Amino acid sequence: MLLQSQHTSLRPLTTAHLAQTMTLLELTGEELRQKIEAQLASNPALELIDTARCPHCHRLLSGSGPCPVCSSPNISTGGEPIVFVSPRKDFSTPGRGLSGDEQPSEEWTAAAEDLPTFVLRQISPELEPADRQLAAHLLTSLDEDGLLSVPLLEISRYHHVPLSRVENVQKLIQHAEPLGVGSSTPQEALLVQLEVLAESRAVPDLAALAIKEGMDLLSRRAYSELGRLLHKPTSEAVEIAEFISENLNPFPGRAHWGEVHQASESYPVYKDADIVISCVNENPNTPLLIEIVSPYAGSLRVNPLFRQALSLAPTDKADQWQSDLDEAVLLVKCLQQRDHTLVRLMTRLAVLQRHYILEGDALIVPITRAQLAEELEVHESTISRAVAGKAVQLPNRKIVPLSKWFDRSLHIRTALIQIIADERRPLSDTEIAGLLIKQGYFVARRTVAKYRMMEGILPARLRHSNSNLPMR
DNA sequence: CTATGGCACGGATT
DNA sequence: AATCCGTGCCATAG
Repeated sequence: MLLQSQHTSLRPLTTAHLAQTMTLLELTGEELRQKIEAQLASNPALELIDTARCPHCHRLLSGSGPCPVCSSPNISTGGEPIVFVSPRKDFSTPGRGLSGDEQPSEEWTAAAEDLPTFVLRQISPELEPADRQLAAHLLTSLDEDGLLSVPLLEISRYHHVPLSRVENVQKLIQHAEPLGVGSSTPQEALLVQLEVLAESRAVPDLAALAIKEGMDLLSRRAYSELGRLLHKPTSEAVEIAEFISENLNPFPGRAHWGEVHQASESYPVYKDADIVISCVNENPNTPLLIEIVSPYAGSLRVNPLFRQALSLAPTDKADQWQSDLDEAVLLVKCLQQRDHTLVRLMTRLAVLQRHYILEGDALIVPITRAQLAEELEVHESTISRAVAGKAVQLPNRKIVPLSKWFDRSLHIRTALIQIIADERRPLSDTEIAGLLIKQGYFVARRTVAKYRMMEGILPARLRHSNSNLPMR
């Protein structure tokens, strides 16, 4: 890694270089985009050029070969993941609110219009001309999650119209794609989606109730408590929660969503993934496809014309030009290195965590940043920086923070959830600890209690009432 | 007496 | 150097 920087033909910039590489590493998509835009605007030595794209899937083609995804469906990379860097634009498909089902609303991606415009166009036929202003006001008040950021009452006052009229317009908006957009709360968005979904397909009866009454339980994943609320066994509560998480989206403006609780806690809110992992042809047996999402389209390089022109620079500008050039070279190098690091990191991770990626939390293998750093022969802090704040989109379209991949106890906690979901009678922490140890997870009773709490599961004695009902 | 949560310590991780 | 995490000990509730 370090060697790479040394064959720079330029003056020794290594310290600055290293410093900047680190900074770039920890930048997440949007921040990086801003940084690059700022540089592009201020530094004439930099230019953004188009690079070849696969005519089919629009991915950037690295090098000269054919597109790894569509041109060669039978990739033989010996099980190694395929990695490449592709521009962010190609992924943003915010229309995909409801996963799984139809209504892909390609229009959204095709036309690069923004969310308000997109929705307005859908509802305008049904919109009373008199309500256009209201609709416009509502739509411009959407936050990035597609939720309303101002109270309805405020809007009704502002326009001097009855609240009910505003509500009607909101209802119209909510039923446009992405479904639930313009709701005041995630809860409301879920309910709208559920209602619409129910028209075309069977939904669990209690899902609505669970959302209305047990939203906090859902987000805390307190499934047994939810079960009590619904007067159903925990297993059924889990099913309902799964249904909701699979089919509904509390943030309609976001393309996909990961863990429910993620949004409410102190994690940064991820607009979009920085890394996308998918399966070629949606087939889990093929190599994994890893895409490092770069926030700009095309590739960044030092403008060769500028370099040539340097020798012709007027003497008073020469210094300025030279430093612009240096800076540009540095930035490009650093970006390359950032990508390189991320690619190496993700490749290794994808190999190690293949089962986790494809089959879920239970199969994650605990790994520390330090171990990975050793394998990749980089400094621990490099890994830390690379991981910090990044989000990964898994093949099942969930977005999880990359840091979750380094969760030391995730697999044990999923085992614990499984045990509790399967229990016929509420088991005490001690008993659970015993079972876990039998499965090879050596944890103390005290630790079981901690994990339970992390997952929002109540203590045994409070799980009584319903869990001992017969389960199928 | 048993089950569980709080506090705090020490080692691992970042 | 700071933080996180698993665990032991102890108080408390049932």
